[in-house]
Amino acid sequence: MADIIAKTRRPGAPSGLAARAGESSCERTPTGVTRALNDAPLPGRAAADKTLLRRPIELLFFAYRDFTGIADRKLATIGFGRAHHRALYFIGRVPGIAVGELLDILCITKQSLAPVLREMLRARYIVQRADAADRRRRRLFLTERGLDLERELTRRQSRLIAKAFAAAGADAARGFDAVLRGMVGGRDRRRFFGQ
Amino acid sequence: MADIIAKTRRPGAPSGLAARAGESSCERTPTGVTRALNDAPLPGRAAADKTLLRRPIELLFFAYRDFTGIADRKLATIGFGRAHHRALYFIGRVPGIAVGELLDILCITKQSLAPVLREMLRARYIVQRADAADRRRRRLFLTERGLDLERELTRRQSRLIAKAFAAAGADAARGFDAVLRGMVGGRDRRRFFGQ
DNA sequence: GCAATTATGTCAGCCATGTTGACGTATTTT
DNA sequence: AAAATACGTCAACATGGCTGACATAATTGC
Repeated sequence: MADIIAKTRRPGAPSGLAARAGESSCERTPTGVTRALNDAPLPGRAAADKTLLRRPIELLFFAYRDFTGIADRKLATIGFGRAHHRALYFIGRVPGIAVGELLDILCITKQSLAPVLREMLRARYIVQRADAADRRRRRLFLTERGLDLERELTRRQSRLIAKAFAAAGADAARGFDAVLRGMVGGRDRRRFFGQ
Repeated sequence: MADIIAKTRRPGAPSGLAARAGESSCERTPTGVTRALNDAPLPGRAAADKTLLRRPIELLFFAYRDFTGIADRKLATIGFGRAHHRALYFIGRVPGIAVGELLDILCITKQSLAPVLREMLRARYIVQRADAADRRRRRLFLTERGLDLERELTRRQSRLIAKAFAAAGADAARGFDAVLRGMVGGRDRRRFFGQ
């Protein structure tokens, strides 16, 4: 499960309006998976397996899938994908961010980012302005339109998290924060989450 | 950020041994992103923005990236990707799972799964056996080899989570569980996490 | 002031992982 | 015997990554 929890998009499936609020919507047959799952002995050598944190691993997988799916469905309506969302989000988060800085946050190549920026520039979700001091650098900003989209997407994901926070309580929310923070590598933790 | 937090693989980059334990490893220039980030005013209309849960959204994005990256690096050494990991994981989790049931959990098409199963069958990580009662159904099992790989991957991800749990405390770990559980859609929650 | 470096963009080709649609085949159900 | 189910496969296509090579403008360093 590098991937357990990873998964890219599912372009076709929940594009339009499919999927009951927040769910994956890919039922096939009402076969006995559920039963099988609950009865399933953990794989192999029981002793060694006990230290494996399968429950949190699976929770991350499914929670992340639903978390991204909720924005993916909106993005699909305008022909954008996750790559657009990531760029849009961080341009909103760091107004005036330079292209190179954005690449550094996203950890992708400029060749991957290029078409994404190009489409969002063309569709007027973002604008570029040369840096006053160093005119080689292109600073990126959201337009009104971009701001609206970014906030709509962030709002959807916020609602899902807020619902979970409300159900689990404030203490749980703090625990959620602390654990995730501990999972983030030093560099990103330092620059995004302090200490 | 459907995607904030999504991101597929980065085949090239941290494939072999690159990346300092658990980190993303894609530094470019020591530009002022960090400063920019901390100083950045939240985007637009401050009032409306207050209800947006940007911190947990970003935590999920970066934590998930590191969580998957830790297994991706191992997978890359044998030419497998996340798709292989997902299938491998759930075949291990539900020994004897039928192909259709696996599709139902993964939410992908059989055409997407086919090459993944084929490669893992050929390389002897999994085996198929016809169901005794209904010989149309192909039940899938891990081989010794597959069990070893699955456990190595799960161990890596478990260690990352265990480290975060240890640092955050048992209460935080429970909160983490409760919040993620609240984020998982009803169907998957029911069949994987009870109630 | 000229050379080197930096920031960005672009073209071309490749790979992994998804999608659809159409069809084939064995097996079970009706 | 016919219909439905479970699975497999072929073909075409999209997304979003990657690499390498090269171009251009602006800044920095000697």
